[in-house]
Amino acid sequence: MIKINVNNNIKEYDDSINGFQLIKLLNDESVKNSVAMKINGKLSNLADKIEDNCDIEFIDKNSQEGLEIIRHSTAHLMSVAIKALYPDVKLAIGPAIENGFYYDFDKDTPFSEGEFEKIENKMKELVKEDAKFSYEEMSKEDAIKYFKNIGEDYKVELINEIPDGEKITVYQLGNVKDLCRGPHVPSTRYLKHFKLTKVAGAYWKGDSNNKMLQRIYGTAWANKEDLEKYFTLLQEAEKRDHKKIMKAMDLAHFEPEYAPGAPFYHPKGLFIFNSLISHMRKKQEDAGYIEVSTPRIMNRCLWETSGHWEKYGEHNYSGKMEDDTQFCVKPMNCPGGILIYNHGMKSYKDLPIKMAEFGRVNRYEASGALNGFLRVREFTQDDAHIFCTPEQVEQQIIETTKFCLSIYEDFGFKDVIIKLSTRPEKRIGDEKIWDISEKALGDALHKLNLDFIIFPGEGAFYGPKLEFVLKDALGRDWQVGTIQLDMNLPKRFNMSYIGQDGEKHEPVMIHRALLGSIERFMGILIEDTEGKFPLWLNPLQGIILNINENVLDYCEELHKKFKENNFRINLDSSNETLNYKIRQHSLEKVPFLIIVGDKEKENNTITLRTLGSEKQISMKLDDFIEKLNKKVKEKSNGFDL
RNA sequence: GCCGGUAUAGCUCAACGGUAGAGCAACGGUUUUGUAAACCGUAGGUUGUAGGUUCGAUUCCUAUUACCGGCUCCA
Repeated sequence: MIKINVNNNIKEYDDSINGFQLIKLLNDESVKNSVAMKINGKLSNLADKIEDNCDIEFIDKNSQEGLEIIRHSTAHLMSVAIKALYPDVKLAIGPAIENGFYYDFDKDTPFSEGEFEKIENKMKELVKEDAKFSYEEMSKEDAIKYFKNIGEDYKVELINEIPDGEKITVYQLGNVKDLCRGPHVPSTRYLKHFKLTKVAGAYWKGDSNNKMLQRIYGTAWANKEDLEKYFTLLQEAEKRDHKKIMKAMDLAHFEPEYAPGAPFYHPKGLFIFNSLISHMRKKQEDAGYIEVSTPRIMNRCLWETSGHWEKYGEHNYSGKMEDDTQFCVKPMNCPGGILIYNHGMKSYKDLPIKMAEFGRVNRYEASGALNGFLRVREFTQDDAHIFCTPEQVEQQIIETTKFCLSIYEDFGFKDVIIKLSTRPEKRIGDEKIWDISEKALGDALHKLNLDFIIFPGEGAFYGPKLEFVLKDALGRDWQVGTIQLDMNLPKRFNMSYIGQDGEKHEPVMIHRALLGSIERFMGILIEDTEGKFPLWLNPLQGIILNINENVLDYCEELHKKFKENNFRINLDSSNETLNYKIRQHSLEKVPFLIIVGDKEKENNTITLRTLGSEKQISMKLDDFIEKLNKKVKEKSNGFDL
């Protein structure tokens, strides 16, 4: 007799039972769509036997865990199709990821997307056959022997990394056996809604020293509607691509032949760029920062001193003058700030010094790493260095983190992912100082009650860091802000302050950039707002459209008044139909279309059409100006008046 | 840097190996317009670059540069 607790509903059975049988016996709609189950919290296959008293939780195909199982199972399905079509291919790994899955294969000639149809058809065949997932347990030795024998070297390597004594499960689907922890869906008929999406190279174990494998990505869903919805969503996301919006709104462009990765700002783009800087400048001023500016080209020895030359030499723009001076275009602003700090004695009474610089830096990023405004070779940091005493560190980190999040909120970003990256393998500095620094960052986050994810080994070579991450339209992570503790530069640049004891002490240096790169932040902001920038940041707040030539004088009068009130509102007096003008300026994402015809001129009013709405609102000019002023002053999002 | 894809007019895209086309934008006219594209006309190209195959290359091949999607990287 076994007692099974399903959703607090205790059932008793005489004999052991598997998931399928249990579902049948329960005869309950809510478990009909299960793809797997949890036995006492442990994920298991539906075919697994339930032998003892336990809690059972069924995993619905639409739940997050259910989808992961479907996706991971679809990866297996793809691997079976691949093995059938290309028997010489070796299998690496095939996990579920957000929205889908991938599988890495070792194949002499790369896959191309043209082969997808063939692969998908093979997969569909297997779905029709309703092939079962089955598994067996093997000893480590037997597993190694088996996979060695069939030439699956990557599996052998993976098994070797499994601790001795641990159970090894080998799943079989069709005629392919694969090392896998499971669980899976019971059979392939659960895997109908998938599509292969792209092929890419990927290094074995994510290490660029290893062989590059062929990765095929796919997406998989519990039903047809969700699959279709996913592709619709992707299409929508493409419309928000900052590269497209930049073009449509005439913000900026690139000259790939002359300056790859370096933006050319057009007037409207520069306005946004400058506004972001003004905003930061004002906020930093209020927060007690001082602002400096340091040269963009300096002697290369500064970066040799800092240690960056050794680590990032080939990523620096540098050269030699006729007199043999070796210079470097700055890849970061730190040395400049340090030279200002070192200029003159500092007392403990001066600290903390919060020294900001909007510094334009150049880094020769790998060609394949460039990505519109999100990854560029020339960019501007809202950089600052906080020089403080060791006792001040925690307080400074807390303050800076709070400050950072408040900045994101100014732009309407509330979901910020915070990462704590700890000591990397290759690092400098005392282990004890690493301990203290990592703890300081973690403690600060705890005190602020913020959720964060720890990324072991991802810190900078000179110290741990907090990273603030926002997502682009396609859901990709981009680091914007960062707060880093530095235990390298103060020593290397011989920095000091005179303490209360009259002795020299080494200050602690905190690097921080909150928007990070103005360029990247702009890119993210464009994708987030779809180009509908809040009024305070919008380079063109409105445009006056005349319906006929008779009202031009009135339009010009309005235009002048807007100018006098410091609004960025233009007049489109071109000889075009109203329909045409409305379409053009709507596509340009101008917030307010101010329409003026005979009626308006006669009544001394304007008619408004707001971006994203078809409503027409008539009002007096002064009312509009008042409302607009309020919106701008409050820096509020949206265009509702 | 690595893997895959792409590169044609200012923009978005066509063109079986056989004289490179369309829409929009630009320019010149006509039109004076009431809420997402008025009408007519003109001009615009060494098909990213350099080689090769071919009687003939935008099309096939090689190299190269750039961009896009991944991987690696991101001080």
